[in-house]
Amino acid sequence: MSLDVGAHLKAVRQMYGLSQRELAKRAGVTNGLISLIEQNRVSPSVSSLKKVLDGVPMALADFFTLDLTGKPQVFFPKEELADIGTASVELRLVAGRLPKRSMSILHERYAPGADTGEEMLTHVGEEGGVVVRGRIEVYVGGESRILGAGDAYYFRSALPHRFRNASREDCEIVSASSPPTF
Amino acid sequence: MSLDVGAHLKAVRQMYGLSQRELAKRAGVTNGLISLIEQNRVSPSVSSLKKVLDGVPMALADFFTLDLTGKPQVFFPKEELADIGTASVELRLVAGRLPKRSMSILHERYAPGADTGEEMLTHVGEEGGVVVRGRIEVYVGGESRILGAGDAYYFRSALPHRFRNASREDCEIVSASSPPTF
DNA sequence: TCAAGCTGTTTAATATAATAGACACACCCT
DNA sequence: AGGGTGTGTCTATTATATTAAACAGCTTGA
Repeated sequence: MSLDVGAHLKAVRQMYGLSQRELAKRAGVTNGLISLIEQNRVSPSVSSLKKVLDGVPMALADFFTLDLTGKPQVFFPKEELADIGTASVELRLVAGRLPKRSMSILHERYAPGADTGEEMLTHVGEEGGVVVRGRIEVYVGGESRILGAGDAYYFRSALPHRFRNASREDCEIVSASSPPTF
Repeated sequence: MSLDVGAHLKAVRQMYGLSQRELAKRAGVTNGLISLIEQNRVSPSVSSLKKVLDGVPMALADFFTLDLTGKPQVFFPKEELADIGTASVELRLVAGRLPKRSMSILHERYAPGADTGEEMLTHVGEEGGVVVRGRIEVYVGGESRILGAGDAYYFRSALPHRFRNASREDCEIVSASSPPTF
């Protein structure tokens, strides 16, 4: 079980794209404290750790339950997509290894410069998709990747995420979310 | 989500039948600290809270995940046993409301003074049983009850437990455990 | 090149957690 | 009644967490 509270907090903070000062302001503590905690130079009281996590926000139970190791696969390069389609309809299965997939499909198109917003999205369920045309930058849980036509993504929607088309062309995505948010 | 660390720790400690001093000795802290924590007069650092929980032992994640409210029924008086037997074989169903029961049966007999030991038992799975003859004292999760013929018990084996025959007669129990530990 | 604004880190002062030990109460035993 | 052992609580001291503010490094723009 993870005793490295510092690294744990740092990972969580970066997952949400927050600086030490931003988090400190939201939590009502000083940035110095967060720095010291992340370096494991102090062991925070549970009251102050709770204040910090409230700024994320995240529950204490989730913080200690969260498993940083062995995070499930998020990005699926074109080569890793299994084709389960027919002659008339091509169906390339995304995240074929993951069980219990049940979702509703969307066809999205992002104009040049389009953005889901500076505030990261987080909601219940899972979502995934395939880039059909163009290029798009996908942020998920602190990582980002520029996906091109044929590439795909799949992740739990609780991870903070964001889509941004930084290219000069339109971008089309076939996406799915479960449970349906639209 | 429970912020009442003090009451939470007290409940856990009593579940394991430990005094403040016993727990303090095992954890390598002072009894005074545990007293102060349980009164919420201090907010322990996660390092010291971990030391305390190591003395139980219990993981930090479990401590914050543990739900004290709505604990499932443990004791089933004779009247609450559903008879699902036939004319030739009487089967009284224990914990009929609880789903997913799958276990192996044992027929136990406790001599006067017999005891499973001062150290509480804890293991994986679930266990339950019926007192067939005599009387026996059953400790489960900090509670204790003297059960007589016809009475029954059912609980998750992770809860610390102990059986003791404080009477002058033999005691027979029909018990079941899952997964089978013998 | 300088100022502004961001990043994370460090230090001295202060608030708080943790210790050691005493205290009060209850129970049991002779 | 007295002494022994258990319980949880409290107080003065020490150790540590937390703050406020300064520091150093990096990037952006005038």
